[in-house]
Amino acid sequence: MPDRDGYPTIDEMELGEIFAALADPHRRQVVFALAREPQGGERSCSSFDLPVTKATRTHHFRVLREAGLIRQRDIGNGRMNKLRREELNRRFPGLLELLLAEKD
Amino acid sequence: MPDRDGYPTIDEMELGEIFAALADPHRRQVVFALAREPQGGERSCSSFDLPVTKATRTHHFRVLREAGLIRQRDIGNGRMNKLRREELNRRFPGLLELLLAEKD
DNA sequence: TAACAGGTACGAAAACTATCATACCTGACA
DNA sequence: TGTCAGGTATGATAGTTTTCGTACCTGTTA
Repeated sequence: MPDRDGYPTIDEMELGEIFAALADPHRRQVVFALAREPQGGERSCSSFDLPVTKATRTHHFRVLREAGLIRQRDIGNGRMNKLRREELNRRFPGLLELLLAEKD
Repeated sequence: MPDRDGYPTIDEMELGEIFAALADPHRRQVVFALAREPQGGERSCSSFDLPVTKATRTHHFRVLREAGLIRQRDIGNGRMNKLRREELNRRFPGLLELLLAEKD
């Protein structure tokens, strides 16, 4: 079962879901940006330059969260996002490097 | 432009397409099996135990081919499939290891 | 308090995907 | 030659995904 906060645990993360989440260019852009943040770096949902409405943005962040890629935390009236870096490196070693190697 | 045979060249391979291709469990099963073959190993389309009709099977192999994951070669009245291992390792180092680490 | 900005929830439309049935083509082989 | 097995092409259907508009909630700030 998921975390008490609704996040998948490491063991619940599925490669299929991760790949599906990362197949979308907007979501890949978000994860790419988060992966370049310094350790523990966070960014608000609105700080990513996604060319979609905020309803759609909410949708994409949900997909990322449910796949296990990010953690979200409410702060003020915004929501901060952090890559689940340690856990991802443990569960899917090489995944983030793969993403970071992508040249835009 | 693609290869003269319709395959994407290394530079044309796109991470998004690769991820989309590998998001499907049937296709992941095929690539997983091919990745465990010895170097240069080939297998016919029908040798994978996919619980779908042959029309659907054709569809999945097309997706894998167009993403750049496999090469196909006609032999007799069948079609053999080979992982584009070298090229994938060059273009997306770590990808195949990621797949092979998946525990079923 | 009122206005605003960041997010979510819900419902709908459009696009895409997986699947199948059917018809067809092509080698192998009896 | 005829039959069969492996594949492809096409068209249909069901399900999923992306997207948006709208309504709404909640902190912040003037």
